[in-house]
Amino acid sequence: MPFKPVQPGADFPKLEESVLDFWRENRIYEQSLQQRDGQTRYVFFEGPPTANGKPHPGHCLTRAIKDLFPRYKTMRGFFCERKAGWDTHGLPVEVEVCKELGIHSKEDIEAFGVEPFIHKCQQSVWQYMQQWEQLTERLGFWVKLDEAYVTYHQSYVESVWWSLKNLYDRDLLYEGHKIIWWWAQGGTALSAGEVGQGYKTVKDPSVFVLFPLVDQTDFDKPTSLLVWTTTPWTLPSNQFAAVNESIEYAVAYDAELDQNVILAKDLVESIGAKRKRELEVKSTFMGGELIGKRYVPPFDYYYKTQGDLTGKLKTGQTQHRAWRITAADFVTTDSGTGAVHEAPAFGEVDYQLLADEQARFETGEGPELICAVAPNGKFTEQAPDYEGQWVKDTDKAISRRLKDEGKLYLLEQYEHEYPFCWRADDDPLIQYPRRSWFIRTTRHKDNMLANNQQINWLPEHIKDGRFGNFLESNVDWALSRERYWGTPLPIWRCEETGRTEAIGGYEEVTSKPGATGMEVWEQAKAADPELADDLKVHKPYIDHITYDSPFAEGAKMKRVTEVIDCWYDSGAMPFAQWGYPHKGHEEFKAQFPADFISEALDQTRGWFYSQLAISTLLFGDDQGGTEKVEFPHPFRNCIVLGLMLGEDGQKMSKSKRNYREPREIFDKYGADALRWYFYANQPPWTAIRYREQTIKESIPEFILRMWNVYSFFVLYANIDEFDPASIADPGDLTAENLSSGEGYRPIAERGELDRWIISELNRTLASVVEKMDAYDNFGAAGAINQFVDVLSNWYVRRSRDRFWAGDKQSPEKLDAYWTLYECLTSTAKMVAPFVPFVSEVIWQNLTSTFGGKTPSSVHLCDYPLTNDSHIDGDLSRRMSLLREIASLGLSARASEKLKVRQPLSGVTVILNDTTDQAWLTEHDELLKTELNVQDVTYTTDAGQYVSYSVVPNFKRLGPRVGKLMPQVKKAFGAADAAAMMAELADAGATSIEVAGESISLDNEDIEVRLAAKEGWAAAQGTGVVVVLATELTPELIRAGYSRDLVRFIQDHRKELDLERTDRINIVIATDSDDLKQAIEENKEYVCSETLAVSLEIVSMAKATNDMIDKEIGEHAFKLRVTKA
RNA sequence: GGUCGUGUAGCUCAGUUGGUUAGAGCGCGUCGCUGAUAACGACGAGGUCCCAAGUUCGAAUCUUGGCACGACCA
Repeated sequence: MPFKPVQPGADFPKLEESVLDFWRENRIYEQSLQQRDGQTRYVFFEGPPTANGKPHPGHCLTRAIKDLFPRYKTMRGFFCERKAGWDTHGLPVEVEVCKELGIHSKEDIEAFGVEPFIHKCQQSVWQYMQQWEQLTERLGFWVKLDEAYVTYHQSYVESVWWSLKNLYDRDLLYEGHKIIWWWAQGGTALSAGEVGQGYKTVKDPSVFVLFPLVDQTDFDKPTSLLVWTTTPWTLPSNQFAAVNESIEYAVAYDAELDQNVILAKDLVESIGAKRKRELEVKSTFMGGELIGKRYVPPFDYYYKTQGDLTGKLKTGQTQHRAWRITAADFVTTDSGTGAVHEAPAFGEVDYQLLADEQARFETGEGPELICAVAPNGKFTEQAPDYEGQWVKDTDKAISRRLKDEGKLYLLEQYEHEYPFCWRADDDPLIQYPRRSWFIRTTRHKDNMLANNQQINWLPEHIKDGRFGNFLESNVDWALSRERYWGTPLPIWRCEETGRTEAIGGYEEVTSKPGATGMEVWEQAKAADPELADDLKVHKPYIDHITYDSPFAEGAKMKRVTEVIDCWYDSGAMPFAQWGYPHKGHEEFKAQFPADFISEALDQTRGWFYSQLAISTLLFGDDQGGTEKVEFPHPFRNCIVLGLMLGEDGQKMSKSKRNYREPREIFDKYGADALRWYFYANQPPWTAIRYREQTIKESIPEFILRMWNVYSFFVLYANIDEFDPASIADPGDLTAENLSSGEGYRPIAERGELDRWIISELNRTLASVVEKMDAYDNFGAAGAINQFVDVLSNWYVRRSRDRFWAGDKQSPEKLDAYWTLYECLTSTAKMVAPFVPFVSEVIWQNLTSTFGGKTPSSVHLCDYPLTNDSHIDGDLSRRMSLLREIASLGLSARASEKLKVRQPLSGVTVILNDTTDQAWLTEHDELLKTELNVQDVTYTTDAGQYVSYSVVPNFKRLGPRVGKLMPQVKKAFGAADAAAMMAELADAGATSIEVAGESISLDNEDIEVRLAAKEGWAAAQGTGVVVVLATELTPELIRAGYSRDLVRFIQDHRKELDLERTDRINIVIATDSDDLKQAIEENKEYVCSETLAVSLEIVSMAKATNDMIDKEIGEHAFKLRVTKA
């Protein structure tokens, strides 16, 4: 047998395991690379996942997409190396370790000891490594795991250092303040994610405070700006009041106080109502007029010494540094007064306002940040009245004092969401300024925007939508973290002068004059030789290294204590994965930028940004960058994957268990099923509902259907001993390779059906390649699916009798084999990147007969190319028309309740476009079999069956007649369709009267519609009507009986467990003359269908006990089948 | 509150540049086929294309507004 027999119900997960073994043992991935060595590179970057969490279904999607395109491109001839990577630093790792140790705060970590803590972090990173590697392999994601880059490795860290030094030296890395959410009791900052977890609804005081204006000359009464805040404790640190320039404000007179207040005009009434009095509007003006006016703040702790300080503006003028009214467009009239108190120390936007103010002044002349609160959340000596008190506890006292001093206009309770610490949920967080290191990304915003424009984003709206918007509102990157497990910030500071410098590598710092402290690492290593050498560039070891300060005689340089944001690590991956520039020059040059990356939407502000920012700053700057590189970099094409949801459409959650573990999916359905589900069910960027049911359906809908065609082929090829081994040079089994096979006839010489399916194959190949080149896996999968469907449901279905035919060497039969063989081998190659396992199994069995002359793996083949000469558009169109006719015939049968087994004398087909009629007539046989009719007639003169109507071709006539269209439509409805058609046929043109105008029409302007008339067994399609002859003659009925009989015999053969090739003897006992006649008339047919060598008819009286009772219609009979 | 996305059949989702019969799969119903057979096929029912207004001869598709959901950011 040329092919290994195929089990119809395949166990795909089991097959996949054996394919994995084959790949591993034969190093197929490595071979697929070697084979392309020297070819054009297709560069892929792996976005590093963190291995300290379990992989979940979302990671399967990412990895499935990441695998698809490199596999495809490799088959297309590109050289595509795939280096794995792991993201290993950051707070999540520390939190994991803290959990394990049962500790929380930084103090706890310090008490535990930074050194053992770091050791634990480094181990914890690999906690789920094995699971990740298993998942990666099981899914069929080909990536070089054993050469993975790891962000904590020394070479990686040193690469990062090099880049940071580069930025530092170009004044792109600086120290400043950052307002962060601060857990005062715990003494630590919280990440955005942590803050998000801790929101609670609380009531806070909402105070309306009078800020008297310094310059009262324009007013007849004492006048104050009415300012609003919900954090009274920040008032002692007030520096500005902000209004919106484009809001209208009013001076309103409060008769009870005999004072004026200034507030947003729209709020005068509502605030008056709250104080239960009417405020009299004296004048109104735009907010812009208030800008620059000075006021007296409610607390004078700073004001009394600094209130009169002025500074020099960059314009040359002089202005008071603080306690002025400034403009801010975040001020609204939604709540409050339209005037907002600004304490820049305690709010991010407020701090930005201060920064903007500072920028207006000459260096050193502007306002300094004021902060009367210590990091522990208690007031400092700067606010002596409250010194030592927890800020949130002073809200009441402050309100009371303001009231006593007549500065409080109104006090309310205000309900809102406020963040608390997720680890201590009674502790409210406060926004608080910390020293921090920043990357000056804003300086290169334009470059980043320009770079972004060159990237091909999928979906496209990311470019100018989410990502573009994010870049537009770029702020400097707050890089440093006051944590432990991360890439140490390579900045050393002079302990005497405070001056700093950046270091670009380990060697660099240890070879500095007077460098000491390296022995701390050496001792640790000596004590525990198991320690990873990479740890020496980490805390605490690196912190011990000091050297002589170049800035002050006798002083030492010490490293700053911070580590960096781990997003920087991952964003540095394009060069750091190679250790560039300390090593890996060639690799970096050859593999930058990437042709393709893909991650989920949440990476917009993560990896997508960090890569683009770092790359643009380092390599895109023509003023001082190391080298000018054309945009885009570091990636050209990026598929942004949608978020994955659980079974219930909710976010996937471990605790809700609303999703199946990937492993379970692999075991039950296999990796191919999961992959196909990801590729073929929706474009990858839509939110994907991860449903077991849908994954399961990939099997019958695609994989099994393809498998059934394959198993059908193998079954009959083995029976008929069809063996392609005669091909001299099988190669990749391209169409050309196949042509030297024994019994192979050129496609053009084969029957219509064969030519058609080969045409469909080539059309599909063209479409798949076009779509895959455009990163449209969904479209490509759709085309593939359609092809496999027609292959199975039309080609094989309609060709079955050829496979069953007796003569093994008949050209028609061989054509069928060669055609199906080509379809299957091409399909295996075509689907290989999508479903790498099942395609491998099919390929290997279909090529095993060549004894190693073909590639041992489908993944070592070239992607199949389209053979344009085999595409026949006319044939395609005609065949689909033929299929429509068949479908309509079946529909008509169904509505008349005439089962297909009952032969009918004929169908009449009426086409409104007769172009293809001649062709169709030649293919009556197909229709006859499919519809079980004896005759097929085409007619044009079909007035008795159908009525014609005409409708305008809107697309064509619309632009021409414009507004007249509705009337044209009406006129068409009223027109005599037959007459118009006749005129068109005669003269090639006709016309229609509309609104007194004659509109001339040609063939294209008119669509003819057919409708079946009542009283016929007919079905209508868009341009075709099929009418059944429903009259049943006795002959037809008897022919129907014979088909029933065949079915009974076949059933019985199966019950007897006969081989498909076994011959049989049949004995039938009946007293029905009709039945006897039916059998006699169709004896030859019955025998050939059932492989009977004899068929004997006897009377019931002669029946024996071993015969079984059956009935056809009302005719009873007995049946015996025996093996001949 | 801002930005972006989504809203189409019972469910999961397609729908190419606006063109008058809006599709697929699953599920459901009816039937068929019986040498691919623990498969397979056909046919059918099922839709105010979220709502409203606008542009247009014509809107699921374009514009604006609203509603709902989701994500990100405040």
